[in-house]
This record gives sequence, structure tokens and C-alpha cells, in this order.
Amino acid sequence: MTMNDSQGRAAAAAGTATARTGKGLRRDAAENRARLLRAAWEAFAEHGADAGVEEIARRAGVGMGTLYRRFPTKDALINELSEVIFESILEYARMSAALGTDRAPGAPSGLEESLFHMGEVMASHHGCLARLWQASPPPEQDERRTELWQLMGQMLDQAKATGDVRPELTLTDVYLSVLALRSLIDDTAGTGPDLWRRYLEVVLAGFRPTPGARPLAYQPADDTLVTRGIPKHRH
Amino acid sequence: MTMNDSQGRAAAAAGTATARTGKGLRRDAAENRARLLRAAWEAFAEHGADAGVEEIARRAGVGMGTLYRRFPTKDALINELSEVIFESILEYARMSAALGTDRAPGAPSGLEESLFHMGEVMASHHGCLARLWQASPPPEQDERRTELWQLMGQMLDQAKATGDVRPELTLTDVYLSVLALRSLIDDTAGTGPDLWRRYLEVVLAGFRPTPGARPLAYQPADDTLVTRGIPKHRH
DNA sequence: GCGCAACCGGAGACCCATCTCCGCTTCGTG
DNA sequence: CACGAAGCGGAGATGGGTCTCCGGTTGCGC
Repeated sequence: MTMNDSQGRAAAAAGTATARTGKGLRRDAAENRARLLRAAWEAFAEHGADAGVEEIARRAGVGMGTLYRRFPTKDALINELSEVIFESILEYARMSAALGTDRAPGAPSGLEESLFHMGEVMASHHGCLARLWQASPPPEQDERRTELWQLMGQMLDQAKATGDVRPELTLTDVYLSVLALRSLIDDTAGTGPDLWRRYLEVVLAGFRPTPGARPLAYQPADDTLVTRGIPKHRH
Repeated sequence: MTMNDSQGRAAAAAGTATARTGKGLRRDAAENRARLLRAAWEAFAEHGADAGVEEIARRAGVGMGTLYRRFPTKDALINELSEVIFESILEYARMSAALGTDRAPGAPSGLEESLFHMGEVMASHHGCLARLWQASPPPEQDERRTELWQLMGQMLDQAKATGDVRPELTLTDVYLSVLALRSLIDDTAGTGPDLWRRYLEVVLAGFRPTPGARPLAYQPADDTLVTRGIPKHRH
């Protein structure tokens, strides 16, 4: 896109592209934006999602005004962080799915690989995860979320085909595992070692087919839940 | 065990939960106390833990002053609800552990039974679960928590002995599963069917020993985490 | 250099949930 | 029945957080 400075104001007002990516900002402004994101990441990791905006601004070495000029609201800042996390997850899933079943025998399946990577990136951003899997208004984000879960679905089918996963398992089952993993990561953040790894191992063991095992007794849920995300509030 | 019956029963249940509560209250006061607990339960179930005290008072048909005379703080009210939940869990675990391995072949182990019951009672109180497994100051509660996890440890050992659970599994692994289950219940509350049941089934499948399975790669965590509970804030 | 639009800081306006205070009412005992 | 203690309601004080406003500053095209 090419746009001169006189139209800069209109661009900022109309499209969120400038606000989101930080492109087209004056050098100092762009730098401050990056600092703010980094500071927010650190602050949330330390104090959870209820770290105050003032601390974030202080950590970034800027004033409140700057923070709120870059991000119209605290929520927007959090969403931006979620974006980074999600992007990493999606990118890895793309690669992992593209690899298909072409793996060394005994190696973890693409599904397992992706789930462990999800854990990894979520753990390194604990505190910013609140909105990650929630139902989200922005349509562009919804589109990418749909892509992710299509990829996960592919990998789930592959894993079933190779006998790595029991056939009754649905995509929603995987989704629920991710939700649970997310919460566990946030809950156990700061308690020493990465407890979530071992937990995920146990869950994945539950995914695998076992010779004489009884089938799952409870019915699976509708798979549309996965792309919709979980609702923010309950009634 | 639910508080669905008359107010008198709810008052009695609340009275036995903690010695300090509602003992020598005037009749109207005791009734209001029970109403408040019931109202809080409903409000939290609907709007999550951030339901306002004003709504709780309104639901109970009393004024703010009454609420704060009965419960010195909103936290105390939440703790009182947690108490009810915990009591039910502990009681069931006691019975289940006492039964030991004396079960019909193919029947679920005491461990599985207790975990499902935990899910049941947590699900019927979703929104009040925030402080359930957190590190808690009151020493009497700590004592009972220790008892619960001793019982769970017994049942874990029994399940290992009967071959229902793989030998490498530790009490902390079970604890982490409970934490994850708790969060999942809260996250998926109100999204139709009880998704947590199927999820728990999958996790329990991961508990079971499988003939040719590889052992868990990651080391278990220190078991003291279990009775300590997870810290409230991270630094 | 010059000018101006974009940017900056941070004091305080604003909002909202928690909690307090006090004049009036109700219980229940002597 | 009468009287004091316990209980009651709910308006508003409090506090902590988000967000705004505006005078001064700075990057950057010309």
C-alpha cells in the first residue's frame, strides 16, 4: 500500500492496519509501540492479566498518553499479544500439517507435535492467554482460527490413519484438551518446573488406541464449538 | 447434598460447615444468612465470580448492610461456598477410599469414582471454584485438604495395585488433572452438555497402563505441591 | 534551518465495585 | 408488655483502576 502523509490521519481512522502492525508510524512512535508490547508481555507474565496499565507504561518508559494513543484500550493491547501467540501457533501447525505422515517410525505425530508446541508458546506467554480461545468479534481473526482448526482436524485424521489416535476421538476432544492445557499453564505458572509437559503427556496417552479398552461412554460434542470459541460470559 | 431444598436445610448445612458461622443468630438473621449463600451461589453460577455484591443482596432480598454483617468481606462469602463444595468432595472421597478395592470386576476404581464426583460437584457450582484449590491461610481448611489428598493417594495406590493405573503416575499428576478439570468446567459452563465428562474419560484413559506404551518422558513434580495448593499470585 | 503535524508525559476526570455508617425496626426474654 | 440488644436497609464514602486532555516537545519533508 502506498499512502502519503497527508492521508495518514484518514488511514488511521479508517483501517486498523496501521494501528495493528505499527507500519507507517514515525520512528519514535513505532519504537514506543514495540516497547509497550514487550512491557505488557513482561508485566502480564509477572502479575497476571490484571497488571495495571500504569505499570506497563512505566516498564516501557513512556507515559500513559502514549500507551493509549497506540492502543485505544487495554483490551486492544491484550488482543495484540494474543495475536502474536496465535500467529506462532498457526504457523507451526501449517508446517506440521504440510509434513503429513512422512515421519520416522515411532516419532510423535503432527498432532502431538503441534500440541506440544502450543504448550510451549502458551507457557512463554502465560498471563496473556485469557482471550486466546474465546469467541472473538474481528472477522479476520475468526478466519485464521478456522484455518487452524482445519489443520488440526487434518492432523487428527492422519493420526487416526496411522493408528496413533483412537478413532472415536473428535476435534472437539482435542479442543477441550487445549483449553484445559491453557488453564493449567496459567494456574501453575511460576511453580518451578514446567508441569504442563508431563500433564500433556498423560492426556496424549489417553488419545492413543489401546487393545482391550472400553470405548468412551459419553457422547462427543458438536464440532462447531471449536471454531466458534468459548463464549466470554455465561448466562 | 445440593442446597435445593428449603432454607432451613441450607442453613443447617452451612452451620455444620464451619463452627464460627451462624451459631447463635437470631432466627431472622440465620434465615437471611442462608438466603445470601443461596443467592451468591446462583449469581456466581450465572455471571461468574465477578457478580456484584449488590446483585447478590438483591437476589437474597436483603440490604447490603445485612450481607456485610454476615460476611465481613466478599471473599469470605466465596470461601464459605468453597467450603460447601470441598466438604462434599471430601466426604465422598472418604467413603470411596473406605470401600477400598472391594468392587465388582470392571467397575470403576475408587480413584475414577472420586474424580467423576469431583467433576459433578464442581460443575454444579461453576463460578464459585476460583479459590477451591488455591493455597489457603485458614489452618483448619489446610488440615482437611491434607486429608483429602492422603485419601486420593491411597486410592491411587489401590488403583496401581489392581492394575487400573500405570505405576509411574504420581499424586501430583492426579492433582494437575483436577486443576485442569476445574478450569475446563468453568470455561465451558453454559455451553450445552457437560463436556467435561468426556474429557475426563480421555484423561482417565491416559491414566491406565498400556502394554507396549513408552513410559512418560518428563519427570513428575514434587508432591508437596498438592497439599500446599497453587499460589494465588505469581512473581 | 523552518514549520507543522505527529508525538509525548502525566495529572486528574471518571467509573464502578466494595464496603461503612447510622437512624429505624424486629425479636424474644423477663 | 416493655425494653434492650441484635438486626435491618441503602445512600454514599472509599479506593483502585481505566482512560482523557492539553501544553510542551520532536521527527522529518521542504
